[in-house]
Amino acid sequence: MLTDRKQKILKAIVEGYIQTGEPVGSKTLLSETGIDVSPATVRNDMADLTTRGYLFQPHTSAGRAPSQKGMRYYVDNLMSPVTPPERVRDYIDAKLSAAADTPEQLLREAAKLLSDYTGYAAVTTTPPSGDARVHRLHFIGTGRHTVMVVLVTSSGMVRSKLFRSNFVVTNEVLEILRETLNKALSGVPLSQINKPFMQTVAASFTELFLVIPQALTAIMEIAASAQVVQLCLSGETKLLFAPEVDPVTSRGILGFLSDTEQVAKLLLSQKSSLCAYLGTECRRAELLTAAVICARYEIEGTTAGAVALFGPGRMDFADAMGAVNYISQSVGDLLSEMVDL
Amino acid sequence: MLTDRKQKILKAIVEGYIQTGEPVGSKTLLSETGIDVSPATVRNDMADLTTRGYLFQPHTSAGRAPSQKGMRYYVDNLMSPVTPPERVRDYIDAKLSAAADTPEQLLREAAKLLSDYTGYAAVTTTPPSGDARVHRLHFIGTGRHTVMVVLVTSSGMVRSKLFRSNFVVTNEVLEILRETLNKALSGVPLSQINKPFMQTVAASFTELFLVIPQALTAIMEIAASAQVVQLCLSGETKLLFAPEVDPVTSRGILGFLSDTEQVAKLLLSQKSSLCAYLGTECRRAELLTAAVICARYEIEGTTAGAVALFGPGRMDFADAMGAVNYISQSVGDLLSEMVDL
DNA sequence: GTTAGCACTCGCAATGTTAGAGTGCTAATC
DNA sequence: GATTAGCACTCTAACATTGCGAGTGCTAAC
Repeated sequence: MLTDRKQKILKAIVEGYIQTGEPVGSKTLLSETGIDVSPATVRNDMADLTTRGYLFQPHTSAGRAPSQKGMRYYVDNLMSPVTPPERVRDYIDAKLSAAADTPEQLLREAAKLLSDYTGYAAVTTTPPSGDARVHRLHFIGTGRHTVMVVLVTSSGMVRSKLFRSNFVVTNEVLEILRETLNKALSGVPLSQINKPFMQTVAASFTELFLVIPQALTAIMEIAASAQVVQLCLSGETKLLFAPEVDPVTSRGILGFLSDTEQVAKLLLSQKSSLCAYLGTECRRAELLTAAVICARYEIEGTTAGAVALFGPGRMDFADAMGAVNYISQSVGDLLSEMVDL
Repeated sequence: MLTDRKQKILKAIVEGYIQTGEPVGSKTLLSETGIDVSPATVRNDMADLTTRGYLFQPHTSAGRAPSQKGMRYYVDNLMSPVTPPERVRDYIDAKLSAAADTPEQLLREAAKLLSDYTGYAAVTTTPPSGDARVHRLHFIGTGRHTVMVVLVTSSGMVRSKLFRSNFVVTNEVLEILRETLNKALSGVPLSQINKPFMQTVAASFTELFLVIPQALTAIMEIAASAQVVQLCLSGETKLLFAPEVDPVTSRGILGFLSDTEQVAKLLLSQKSSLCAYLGTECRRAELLTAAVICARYEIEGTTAGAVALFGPGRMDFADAMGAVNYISQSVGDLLSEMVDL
């Protein structure tokens, strides 16, 4: 479709634009690449690339900048992700292993590492819960009137919450809670733990009617939170201070990121293991001038959560995609080792 | 010190400036207030206020804007906090009571409410742990190789963390952990739970040497986290979209807020129950053009954590201080009710 | 197909101009 | 002595003008 030289020119323009943020002219292009033709030839090719929609001119006397289509072509055909150098990989591996107590903790660390390495905002999500069920409920007295309930799901996820009881919590109360509620709820899918269901449960335990409502409410809340993917954000404010990120873009990204649900939806809608969304491809007004790189990590071969990077439209895709890819793989590997119940 | 009329003029200028963000001239001042003198008189007074440092002129042909000293005078002498209207108070009370399961949850809700009401970034801190001690440790098996440890402190705080064990976790293991570690650590001040101390503890439990290190590390981490005040932030991104907040200020605030320790230090350094920091008064370069309103809440009569609001230097101090004050009082009341062990 | 040459376009920055808001000062007035 | 009217003055923001330079497209030659 594109001749060899035109590809080279497009590549040079994209990389120049990524570096400087300015449209690239025919002369500067030649001085910074090994292409050995005259400026006029380059101009002819650039004119052609422009009419075909890969480039655009902000105005007549400016150089050319890649359009979204040009960027897309570059990402798809002219570059490949660059895996971080060995010492970075070693550092990442060490930090991730050290954080591999909990999936949540691991994912938080992964987001932090990704953001620190790239300088942009990183997001990781916990694996979607799928059709997890209640495995076991634990109850701990943490005060005279407070109880901690711990939910362990069939997928090994652990969630806890405190609730208050109207009367003093004794060991017997805890024992009864444990016994009755495990009997009633073990094996029940999380998705089924809603208000109507819980009301029928409550109806069958008249003896403890003074604690049961609070306990059931708490369980309902943690079941709900265990079903929703959790987001770990890191480095959002870096965007505001990075000179290569224009204020509109960073505001847009920060605005977008503050809506958790929307972010989760975007990241988990993607099938392929590693991909980049450019500008309008996200179909979100806030991200028109931004770029998102997203990779799904796999737990034991099955697609699970996502690792993503939010940055300016002109970020260094080779490095960024390499980093996202490497971290998502590592996260997947570590989580696979962690599976255990 | 200042004549009645000069106070009125200063007040009018401050309020005008808060509203519009523009320096106020002598004419506009007269048309928007009930002061019944000629512009020339106002100008004389303004000139005097300027030489005394309460006002300043950005340039010769501009009106006057309050200097930091002027703002300080306004806050100290010319206005008083305005408690939110009844329906807002009712709404806040309802939301806060509903969240009063855990101090953390309550404080998160408080930050959210404060930010939603004012439109700026709100921060709350948990109460400093003081000289809390280990009250009790609980251990729950949450997987074949994972254990959850729950620390209840003498002040009633609850912290939990998961850790991994190299071999299968049985009920006997949990029982031994519970018994031995409670014996060893109950009553020990959190501040004492550091590496050297834990190593001496570890040395005395040779029988469980395969789990103990992980357990002790986990306990060390939650003890550390229980000693540090936790911050709840809310509405940071609102600053970026509020037209009355200039970008420099919002960037500064966001940058400042991303350093947790520094924020905690600032908020907890303050003694008086309600106060405002203007510009340089925070002694932080990032906050030069910002204003911070901070109130300490009290638990059973003792100063504890803080509720704070970060906004532009020209925010509406009457409303903002009223809101911070009301919420900090409510939080204190609810937390006082919650004390219980 | 490639190149040299040249006229042309257009944004940007520097400069000039103007209108208006707001001031400070002085002298008159209350 | 405080207040006021009047007036000349200052300074910015907004707009128009200009020149420069980067970069182009086109044409004719290679």
